[in-house]
Amino acid sequence: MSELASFVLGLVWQHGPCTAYTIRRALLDSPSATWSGSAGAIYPLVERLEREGLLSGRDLADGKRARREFSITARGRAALRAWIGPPLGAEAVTVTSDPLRSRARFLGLLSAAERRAWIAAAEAALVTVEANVRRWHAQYASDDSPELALVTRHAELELAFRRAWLAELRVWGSRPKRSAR
Amino acid sequence: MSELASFVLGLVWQHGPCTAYTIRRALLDSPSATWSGSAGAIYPLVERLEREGLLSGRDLADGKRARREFSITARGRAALRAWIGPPLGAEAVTVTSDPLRSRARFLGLLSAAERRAWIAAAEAALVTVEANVRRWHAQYASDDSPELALVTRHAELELAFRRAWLAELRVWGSRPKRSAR
DNA sequence: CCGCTCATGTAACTGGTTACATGATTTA
DNA sequence: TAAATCATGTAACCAGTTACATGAGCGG
Repeated sequence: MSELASFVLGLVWQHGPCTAYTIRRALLDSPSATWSGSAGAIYPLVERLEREGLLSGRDLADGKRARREFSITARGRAALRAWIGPPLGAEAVTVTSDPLRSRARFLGLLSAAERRAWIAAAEAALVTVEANVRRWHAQYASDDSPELALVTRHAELELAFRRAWLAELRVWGSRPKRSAR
Repeated sequence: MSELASFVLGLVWQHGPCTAYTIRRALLDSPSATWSGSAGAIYPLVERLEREGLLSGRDLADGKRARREFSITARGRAALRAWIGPPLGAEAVTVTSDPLRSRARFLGLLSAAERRAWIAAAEAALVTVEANVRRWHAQYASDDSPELALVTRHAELELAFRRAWLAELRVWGSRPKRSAR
């Protein structure tokens, strides 16, 4: 079970019976770039989860379009439960991956002025991310799901931490350029 | 150019002339799980980067084993420079992906007691991560690279933030279990 | 009724992974 | 010198991606 598969299972549990597109929508709207929510990922995935008995599907006969609605099964809940932990799998015990950190690692390639510009750009990027999170939060606020608050709060704290780190970087970055390699 | 390809370019720039295995080692030792540093990823990648003229390789004739050492070229530096930004690509403007957050989203599936156990496990996981970061830092401390400090500091701040978030979660988590779906 | 977006898919590709093979080098 | 590990690869696989196809429903 991949992270995506488990996460999708969770979404179905949380949302209740829904179509593959509902899942896609949740991923498409998410401010996280972890998964694209591409059709090519989701439709085959829910089919597989149904074959494995973790989701159960039933056809809806409302409109003329073929629609299939999925619910989580008892086995699906058990799988979700196992994924959440405890115990936490090794893949959950790691520092997160931050594209700003990856890039900052090589700031020595830039001149001091360029570094200042980079940090300014990174700060601007965080402002954009913040706006995305807010928009997302507002869009789903009516769902009355308490999980929303938890995720949004995570984003808030994360943005604060990354800003603080960038501020420290600004001090660090005002030193002379490193010699070429 | 994928994130991995750019990052590898950066490592070669930072380290100076080195073999594919040096790159692998850096990824294998990293406390981040973003890339595994698998041979199947790295050897074909550096070959490609050489074909594209971003790295230049030369055979070493020291031992009996075939060894090839790679340096970054001017074009490689330009590509690295473009990747770092500014401007920052869209893939850099995102909230990070946190497996603990992904799982926490579905804590409603658990009883209050189970949630407490989960949070304790998550805190323990962060302690492990912290130890990994420290070990990594100590191992590379002799490199006298100022970038090390920047990355380690990022990890420190990140761990602090995730701990703070878990502490808030602990309060949130002491509410009654949500009804099954 | 025409065009646009919604919704459900499929096909081809790709950037990684795990697992394996092989010979060099080091260590007990 | 035997066993372990280092170092360089290759092969098969896989979980995602982008791009495309198709028809439903809906707003002008």
